[in-house]
Amino acid sequence: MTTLGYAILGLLSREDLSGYDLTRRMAGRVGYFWSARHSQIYPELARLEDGGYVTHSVVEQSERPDKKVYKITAEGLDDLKAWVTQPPVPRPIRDEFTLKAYSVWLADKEEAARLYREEGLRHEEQLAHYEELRAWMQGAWREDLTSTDSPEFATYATLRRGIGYEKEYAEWCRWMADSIERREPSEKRKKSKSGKNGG
Amino acid sequence: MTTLGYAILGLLSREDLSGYDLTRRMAGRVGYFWSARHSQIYPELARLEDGGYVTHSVVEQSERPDKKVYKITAEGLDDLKAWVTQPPVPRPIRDEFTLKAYSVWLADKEEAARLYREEGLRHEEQLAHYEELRAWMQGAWREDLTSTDSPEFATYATLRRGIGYEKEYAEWCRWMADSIERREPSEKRKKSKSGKNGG
DNA sequence: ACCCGCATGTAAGTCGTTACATGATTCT
DNA sequence: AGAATCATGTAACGACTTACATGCGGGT
Repeated sequence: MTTLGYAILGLLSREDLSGYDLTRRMAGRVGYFWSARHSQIYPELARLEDGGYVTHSVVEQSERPDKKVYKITAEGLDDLKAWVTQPPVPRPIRDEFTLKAYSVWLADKEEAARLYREEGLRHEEQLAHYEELRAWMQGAWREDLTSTDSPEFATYATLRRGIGYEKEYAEWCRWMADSIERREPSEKRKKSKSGKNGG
Repeated sequence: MTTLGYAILGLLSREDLSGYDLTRRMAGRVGYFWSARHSQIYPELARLEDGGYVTHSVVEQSERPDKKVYKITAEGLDDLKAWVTQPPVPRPIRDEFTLKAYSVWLADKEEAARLYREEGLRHEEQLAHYEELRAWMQGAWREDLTSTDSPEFATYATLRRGIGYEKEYAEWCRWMADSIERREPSEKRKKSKSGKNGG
């Protein structure tokens, strides 16, 4: 079973969905850390059905084209459960943007500073979006978030990771831009542990 | 030109290297955010040479097999420079471990807590290793790190990103494990902004 | 003799992206 | 008539992984 398969099962464990619905959720990032196109999803659904992890039923619609709605099976759910706590083989991180930093010493200063300012903004925007979602979740799901066995908690947990990830990335971009512009890194309300930061 | 091509050029812009040497550096993560196997590197070197980005010369060795040492060309360096400040097309992040969190509500509590504790340790170990490297760099490269146009600064910059990444990941793992074990998240010497954290 | 480190390649297969392809229904 | 959304697929290609393959020289 592929990781994509488990991503799909993760969504189907919450609600029955068509390939089209799955595609929309996968575009908006499953738990913010996986994604796929419809061209990958449809064949994978066929494989999942072949393996007995999902079943489908055709739902006839009058105002739209008919659709196949997929449902996770008991075996699918068992497999998903077992996968969740199995430590994944560590795969190397590939981040083209950070790789660029490795050659930033060759770059024009002004262009480089602009690059990091802009990338920083992108991450701050994503962060702002995530923070809105968090505020909404904390309001709408107050009770659900107290137990870790609710799907709401799991969604919230991945969102937390997204928030941390974007925050850290944005901070690093600011530090890069500040360094390139030869300012003291902007220490916006940050920790002040021992003072030997900055390079 | 592929991203791997630029990763290789990034290394060759610092020193001439053989395919074997490149492989070792790519295993230890170029700037900690890219990696490749020798089976990908050798053909890529051939393509780079074909495109005029690198040249090679055979170095005869008496105590070891001969080797091809690659050198970046002026065109290669120009291309690398231009690439550095070009904003990359944003690729979706894929992180199987975080994806698992999206289905953690289905998991056995004890197993899940163990998973997050262990993954947290892995990130803390990586962080500790990075911090050692940082300490060493700050000692050995004191002057070089004051100017952003030194390769040492660029190496240090990607290391900073690695440190932030691992720190954030480890913190999230701790928060997950604590949540699953129903403790108040362990706020080890952390920021105390407004107090409405915790899910 | 055998294994290890150095050194360089090729082949098969998987995963993912982009593009190709079709068709229903609704709105303008 | 044409565009937009819903809906489901296939094909070609590129990137990456795993495995296959070979050969030198040094140490045990």
